[in-house]
Amino acid sequence: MAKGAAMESNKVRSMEEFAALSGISRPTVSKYFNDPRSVRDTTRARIEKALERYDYRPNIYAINQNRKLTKNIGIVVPYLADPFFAEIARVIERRCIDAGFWPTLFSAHGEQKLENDILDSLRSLKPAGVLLAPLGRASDRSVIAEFCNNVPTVLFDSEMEDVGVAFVGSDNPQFVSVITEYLCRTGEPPCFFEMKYPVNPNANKRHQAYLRTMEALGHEPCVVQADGEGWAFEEIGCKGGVKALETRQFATNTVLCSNDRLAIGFLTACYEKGLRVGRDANCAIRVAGMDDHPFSRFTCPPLTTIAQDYDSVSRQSVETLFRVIDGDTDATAREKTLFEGKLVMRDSA
Amino acid sequence: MAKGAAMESNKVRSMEEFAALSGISRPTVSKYFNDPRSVRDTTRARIEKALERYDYRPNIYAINQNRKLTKNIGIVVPYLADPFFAEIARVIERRCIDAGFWPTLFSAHGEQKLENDILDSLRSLKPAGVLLAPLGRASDRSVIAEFCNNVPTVLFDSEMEDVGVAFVGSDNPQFVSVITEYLCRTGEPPCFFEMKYPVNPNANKRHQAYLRTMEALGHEPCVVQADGEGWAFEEIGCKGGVKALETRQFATNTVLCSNDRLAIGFLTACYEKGLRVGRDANCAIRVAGMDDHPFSRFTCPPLTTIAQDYDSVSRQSVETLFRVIDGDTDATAREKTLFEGKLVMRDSA
DNA sequence: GGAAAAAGTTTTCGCGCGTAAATTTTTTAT
DNA sequence: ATAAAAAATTTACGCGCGAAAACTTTTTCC
Repeated sequence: MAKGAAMESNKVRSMEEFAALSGISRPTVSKYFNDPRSVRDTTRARIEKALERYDYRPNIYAINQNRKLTKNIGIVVPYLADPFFAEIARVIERRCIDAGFWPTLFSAHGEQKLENDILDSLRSLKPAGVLLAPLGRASDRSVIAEFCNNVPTVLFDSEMEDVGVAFVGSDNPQFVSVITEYLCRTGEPPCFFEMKYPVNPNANKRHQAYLRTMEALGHEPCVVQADGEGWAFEEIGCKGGVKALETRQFATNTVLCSNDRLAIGFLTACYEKGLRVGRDANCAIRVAGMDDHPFSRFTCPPLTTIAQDYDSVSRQSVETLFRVIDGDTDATAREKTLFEGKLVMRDSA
Repeated sequence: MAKGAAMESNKVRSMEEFAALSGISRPTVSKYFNDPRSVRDTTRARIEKALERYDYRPNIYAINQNRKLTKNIGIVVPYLADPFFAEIARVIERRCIDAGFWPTLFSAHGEQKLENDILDSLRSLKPAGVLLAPLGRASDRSVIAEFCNNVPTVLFDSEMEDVGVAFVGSDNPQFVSVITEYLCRTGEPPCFFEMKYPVNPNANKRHQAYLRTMEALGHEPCVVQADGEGWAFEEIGCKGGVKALETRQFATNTVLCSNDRLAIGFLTACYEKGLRVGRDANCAIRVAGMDDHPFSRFTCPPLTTIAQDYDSVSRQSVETLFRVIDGDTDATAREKTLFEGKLVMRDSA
């Protein structure tokens, strides 16, 4: 470590001490750490020169004790073992860091109690703001609403009407509309494969949109539901898929799955039943999903799907939160931003 | 919320105030929060009764300011978007919470700078201990070693000799030995498919073990390497797989992939090239992986692999750290625990 | 060059808690 | 019942910083 050579061995333990060593008064040093640009250039240079010589970092606990708001930002997702959330959390985290905040990542692991506990913990962290993707159906609405009354919170991915200062998510009906039209245009109209007890409201919106789109196109809808609860979507999609295939519940040779993880499980079911998936003439069934899950490119065959706009959702979520934190936002109106998805044509449909 | 009804509307802002309201002295209340069992039963009951009536929680910043060590525990993984790490982090996190600690999850997102920054931040959190899965090859060894000198750190998954108080991981040679023997016993001996520039030392150990096992069994080894760097293993496995298949680099009809994510990509490559994967007579190639990645059950065909003992690794990591924190450990010897994997026979090999 | 504005300094207070020492009260043991 | 031990209380100090007020120095501008 090149730094070690130049660094004094005695570590500085307080701002008082560091201020003396750098020849600047403590309040000015304090100002510097709150915002380096708030001090004169020459002063900043002297402080930063001292920082190179001495290994000093302000005590974050002492800092935050006297702040009403910290620079912390909470990021809460329902299930981090789902690569979709891992991916979006990654992007959001990065944006927060770049903006000078301290993001902390939490996962409710699919459990209501844990989600409540996380919000409880977050309160004592005095965060400047929170980005929250609720569990959905399993969430305790009153707990979340109460939390949002006290902490500026932007909801994302899973909508909860009138809760939080804003919502950022995807335009689920548009997703369904685009892919359903595509499937109808290129072959038999799709059946809709979904979980009987979906975890979040997006599933319901997709269900409704499927019915509307099919009606608009003049086709008879066919909904097939898989049993099972929780976040093991692939497992549910596989078992439910096998069952549905065996009992011939699909009216056509095309299956639109409510999301990619369910589709991944359903592809396994098709494999088990010896059904060749794809749009070629020698294939028995077409399968499509929604979300463009990180692994969807690598299924066999690769999954045709609707790509969520990860980047826009994460950027908009963070930017909205920052605007609220900075106070320049219309407090009366709750913002709601939905991003459209793009059709990703691969080999499965 | 039933709690809301009984709770007084005026929130208690300090321990001083809460102590007065509950009729107990502040130092005793302080003792209670540090360890509820350290006060008399009757006293504890009175405090807890007051806790039900008033909404008070100690200010964590004020608490931690005056502690040399906090109840925080840092969990650092190299890449959270890899479901393997998401899963193991989930289990570790849970164990820490159950033991009364405050785990905080960090991901280096595959970047050395971020890993260094995380360790830097962790220092100011004054954690009681850290569970660290290093990036591996991309890690800055000196930075990590220096960190481990100051903070009790248990390494897991990716070994870094002589760094940290202990290492917990998998017995990679055993993994390779078991699956290689299985493959040889049931068909042609396997070729070994790996990344040319693997991210962590496990890959090298597996490589060496493959050579040794093949030699012991009297077979000619055949190693095929895929180009590409970083954590997009599936992508690398797919592209490298297509290339290797086109140039006929595999000497036998059996491919052992260095890990499951690489195997998932390789399966996609096989699909693209029209190769039927499996152990049936009508299959062209057998493919196996290692780790038992959460998605390996749902590939087409489902992937034969060696299951990492997630549960044991996470439990042992956490228990070791707790022992070190409690001080009852032999400071002279660095512990090293390796867990064996179990063969998971599915349809791919 | 002079005055206003900006930046820096000095002084002082307080946050909410940990912690230690000395004292008092309660519990346990003899 | 009495002594000893354990628990609780009182008192007091300090942690490392934010923040405000009053003052001094430096910069900016005409």
